[in-house]
Amino acid sequence: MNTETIINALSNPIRLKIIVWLKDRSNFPPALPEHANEEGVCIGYIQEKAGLSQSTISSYMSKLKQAGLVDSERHGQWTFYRRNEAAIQAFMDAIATELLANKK
Amino acid sequence: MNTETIINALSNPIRLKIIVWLKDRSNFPPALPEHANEEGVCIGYIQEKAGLSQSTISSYMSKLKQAGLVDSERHGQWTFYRRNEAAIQAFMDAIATELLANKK
DNA sequence: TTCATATATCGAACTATATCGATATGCTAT
DNA sequence: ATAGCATATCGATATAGTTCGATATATGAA
Repeated sequence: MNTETIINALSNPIRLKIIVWLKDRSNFPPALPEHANEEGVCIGYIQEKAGLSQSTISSYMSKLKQAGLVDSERHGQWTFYRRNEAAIQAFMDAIATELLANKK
Repeated sequence: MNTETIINALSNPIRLKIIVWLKDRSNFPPALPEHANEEGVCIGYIQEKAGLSQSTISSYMSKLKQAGLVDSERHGQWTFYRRNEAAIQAFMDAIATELLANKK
């Protein structure tokens, strides 16, 4: 994904927080027993933590996904979101190369 | 300066480009002889390169300055802008710590 | 099939950002 | 003083982003 799209996705404070929260599963309530072996966090928990409406968080998550920062997987009625670590790392490398004077 | 303000300043593609352009003085026309020992680039050159109106670039530069990404110095009727390398580096460190899973 | 739950999409209202031209300020030279 | 530049600020308009509630879709259970 391109740098500009990603910066845009991260330029909203709640979306940025979501990416940070997702670093650590313990930022959210424990998964239900039947989801014990799913990776990621269901969107309901993210919504609850963010304190915004369900529709807002749904569209935020799809924006983060479009930017490549998260992946999602649907299991039954739940959608689980998790960070795309490789994409995040690649973005950090790209932005560092672009911005820092001593690089490139 | 805080991370959120900086991300916002960088979330405009022209502002981001300006910061990148300022890495290398040769992205701009040579300084006038009487400005030979000024650091930075006068805003007129930045405007010319960006191709936006003078007022737009002026406010972009003041936004970048407020975010701490550039410093400015006025000499006579000219204002010279240059990158604040320390601030840019500090921002990169902060955002890497915040975003990357293996940090902090 | 019908109901409840989780998530997604739609439409609207409000706020913020981008961007311009016009005007103001400040400096330099005449 | 005044005229001419470089830059800054102001006011306006258009576009984009935020955020919500309402509605749609998909799934699982009764």
